[in-house]
Amino acid sequence: MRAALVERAAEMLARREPVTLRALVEGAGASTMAVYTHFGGMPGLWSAVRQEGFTRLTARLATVPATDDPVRDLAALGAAYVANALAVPALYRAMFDTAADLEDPAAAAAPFAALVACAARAREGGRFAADSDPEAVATRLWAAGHGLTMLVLTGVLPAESLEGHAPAVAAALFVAAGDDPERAHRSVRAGWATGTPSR
Amino acid sequence: MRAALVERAAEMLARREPVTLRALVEGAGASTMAVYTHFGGMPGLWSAVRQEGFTRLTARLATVPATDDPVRDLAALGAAYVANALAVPALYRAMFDTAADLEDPAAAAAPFAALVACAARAREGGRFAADSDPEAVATRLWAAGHGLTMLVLTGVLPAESLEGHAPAVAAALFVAAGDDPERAHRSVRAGWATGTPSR
DNA sequence: GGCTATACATAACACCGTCATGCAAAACGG
DNA sequence: CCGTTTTGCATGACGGTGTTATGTATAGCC
Repeated sequence: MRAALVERAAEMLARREPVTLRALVEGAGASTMAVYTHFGGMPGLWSAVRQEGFTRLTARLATVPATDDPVRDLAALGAAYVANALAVPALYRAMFDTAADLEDPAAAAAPFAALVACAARAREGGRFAADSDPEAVATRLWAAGHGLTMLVLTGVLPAESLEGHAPAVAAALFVAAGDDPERAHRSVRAGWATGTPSR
Repeated sequence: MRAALVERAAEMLARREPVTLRALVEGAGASTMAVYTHFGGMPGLWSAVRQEGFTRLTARLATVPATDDPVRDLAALGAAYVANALAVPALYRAMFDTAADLEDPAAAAAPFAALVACAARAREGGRFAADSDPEAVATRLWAAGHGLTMLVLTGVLPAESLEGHAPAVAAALFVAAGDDPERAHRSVRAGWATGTPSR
């Protein structure tokens, strides 16, 4: 029942239906108490839904293959991250509604950890400066991608601006981390195409 | 009455109280219908509140003086932008809840226009490349700042990360736009201190 | 087989946004 | 200056929301 409720909530989010307690349990053939026995209330349900969002994101990022070009891989991870957000926009927004009360905070940190590991590889491989901070690079890439994504999801920026700006910002950050500008742009172009689905 | 209601809603947001219709009108000595005559309902009230948020942001950015170093001014604008968001976090989040139904979209675009104008000055002054796109630079700076700010406001990142990452990202973007790395960092450092209030 | 504990249904509760109705005061036209 | 209209707001009710006290049936255990 637990999993069915979370899944149905995610479906309702994807279908842009308002996720209300009664509408949720009705379609699941349950009653309102099911949510309270399993999640302790709607906030608990939302925590589980956000957790599910991070789980799906982690799974999607895991499909990005690691090549011998870590900078390209960073761009590919960024593209996959953005693609996931665009695929399930309401779920993505719910994920970042608040950072509190996540059931498994470690699982939520997995996507970020993947970025950090990739940035560390770029440093060890000599692409980034020896004194560059992989965690800082990952944080900046993540924050920039998140901001761009959020502005698109809320309708402030048109969807096309993601294609145009995200790779440029990523390349700028990689150059700042020590990569050669020309190489950075090549790697980002290749990586972005890898992480972006079916075009 | 109109202005009083909007102001009170902003106060409640600042005080982290839930902005509910009845709690809103009670403190204002009005009845629920006041909101309906003036705003047509709660969504209309929220539109007005978001408009107020953009108005305050524009006013705050206007206090940033223009110097003969446009790159420094860009950083100062960014710092002021972030400072405003941290000063009224709930209002900032409400501003970007959705982009629809703003009463005066032009006023909401004013902060962005200030960034674009500054980036254009940097290009004319030779700091940015002659073929750089001021609107693109402004968009990328804005998106990165927005993402960093949102992650901090939602509690995903600690507040200190703003100080650490925002200037670094800004400098990276300016260098990508054509500025000299050393000069960019100097200007950003100076500008960030200018736009950050009282320290 | 009896006992306990867990999972769920029922139904009521307080609160939310909304709106039909009514009324008083301001604005207006003669 | 008085009657009419319009505007601004109070009252009260309605449906929908999350929550929870109460009852019940099913499963697991000794």
